[in-house]
Amino acid sequence: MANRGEATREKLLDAAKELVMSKGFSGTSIDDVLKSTGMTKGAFFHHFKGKADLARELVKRYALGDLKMFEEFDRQSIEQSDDPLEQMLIFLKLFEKYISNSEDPAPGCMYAVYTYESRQFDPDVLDLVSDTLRKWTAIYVRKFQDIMDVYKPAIDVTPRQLAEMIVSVIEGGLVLQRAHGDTGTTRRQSEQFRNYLGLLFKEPEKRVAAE
Amino acid sequence: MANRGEATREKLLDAAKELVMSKGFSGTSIDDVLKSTGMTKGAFFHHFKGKADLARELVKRYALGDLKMFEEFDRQSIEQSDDPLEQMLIFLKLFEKYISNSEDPAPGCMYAVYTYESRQFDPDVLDLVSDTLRKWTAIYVRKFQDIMDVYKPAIDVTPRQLAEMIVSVIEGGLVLQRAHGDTGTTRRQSEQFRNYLGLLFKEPEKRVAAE
DNA sequence: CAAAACATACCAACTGGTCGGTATGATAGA
DNA sequence: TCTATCATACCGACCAGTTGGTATGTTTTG
Repeated sequence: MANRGEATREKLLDAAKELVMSKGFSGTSIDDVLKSTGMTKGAFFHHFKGKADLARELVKRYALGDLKMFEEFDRQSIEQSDDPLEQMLIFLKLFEKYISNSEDPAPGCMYAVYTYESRQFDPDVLDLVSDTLRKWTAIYVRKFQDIMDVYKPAIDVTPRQLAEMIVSVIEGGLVLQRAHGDTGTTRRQSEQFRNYLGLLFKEPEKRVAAE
Repeated sequence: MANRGEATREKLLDAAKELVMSKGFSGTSIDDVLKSTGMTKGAFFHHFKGKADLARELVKRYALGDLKMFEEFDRQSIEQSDDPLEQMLIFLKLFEKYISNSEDPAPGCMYAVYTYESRQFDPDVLDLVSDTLRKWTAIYVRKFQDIMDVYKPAIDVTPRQLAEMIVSVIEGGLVLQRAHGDTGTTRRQSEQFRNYLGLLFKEPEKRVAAE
């Protein structure tokens, strides 16, 4: 079994993720992770160079899973409509469904954990967080650009502004969701953002390209 | 000098706030606070029962300052306009000005720190956070109710939804602001929310009360 | 067998917290 | 006014437990 080690590594990362999400990174000791997995120090330090390395691998894996989910929602939205605005709305609805039905009542965002304990992490790990969030924003920028190639917004907004807002709205929703233990908060924020989009791109008067 | 002790206490809380904001609560040791203030263990434990007590006093003070700022902005907005919608817009602009000119490039929110390290705190401290956020929301609810007593929204929204959104938008903005070290992020989120309000309450057709 | 995968024992530094003591000043009685 | 009494504010050595990390194994797998 070539992947026995890999399985152990995954088990450690899974446990670490859960602990870090509920106690923070500094609040989570290596012993905590070991206790919850039944592993020992030897196993841990075989797979990770140290706690800083765990932090790095943790966000890396989180970002990967994140992107995977995104791509799945994106695929489904494109499948269900040809219109870029409708695609965006479908995308958001898929996200809302996901975040509401989450088994975890207070899912939260790993990036937020890292930014609120920033002095605990190596600069390159923080850059990784910032870059990942930027990547997310960039993807949304393209999507809103596609929308604005067809729809004229009711007021003057840029694709970047809207892209930044959807990321921000979700982050904020997750904070409140955790604070109140209310599983619907993030969904409601996404709904409001859809409302905003609805008002912005109300008129179906398609803008024909000048060329 | 009756307030000699009070000054020390404030110094400890100031230092603790700064450290907790950049390293998290678990990441901040009592020794850290003492090192940064030049105080000793004796001083600390004279003023606080323990670290949990520090946590409690820290949010209490934060919430107080928070509310004070709010009331000041509220006062100014009422002073500058009689219209509830305009008041809200002025209020948001004041907040934007404040958060952009903040001396701290990554201000962040104490409540978010606590919610993302929730397992580190006593339940009553977490309740304090939740209640404070709820109080904020309730204040906004009243404000939006005042607006909707006069303006008819373009689509069906409740004051509560809008109130929750402004809190969430700000929280999310602060997360991104910290993550990227970009002082303008939160301001831009507030601006977008003003855009949303502008579209929602576009038509000045005042709704006359039935009575 | 060699390498990977894990276990165990251990360490120095740090953790929150305790405790006996001191410096300072207010109060009040003689 | 001198002094005994008392409370606040603070000091710093010390403690038991925990921290991240290492050194040295033993087991498992290809």
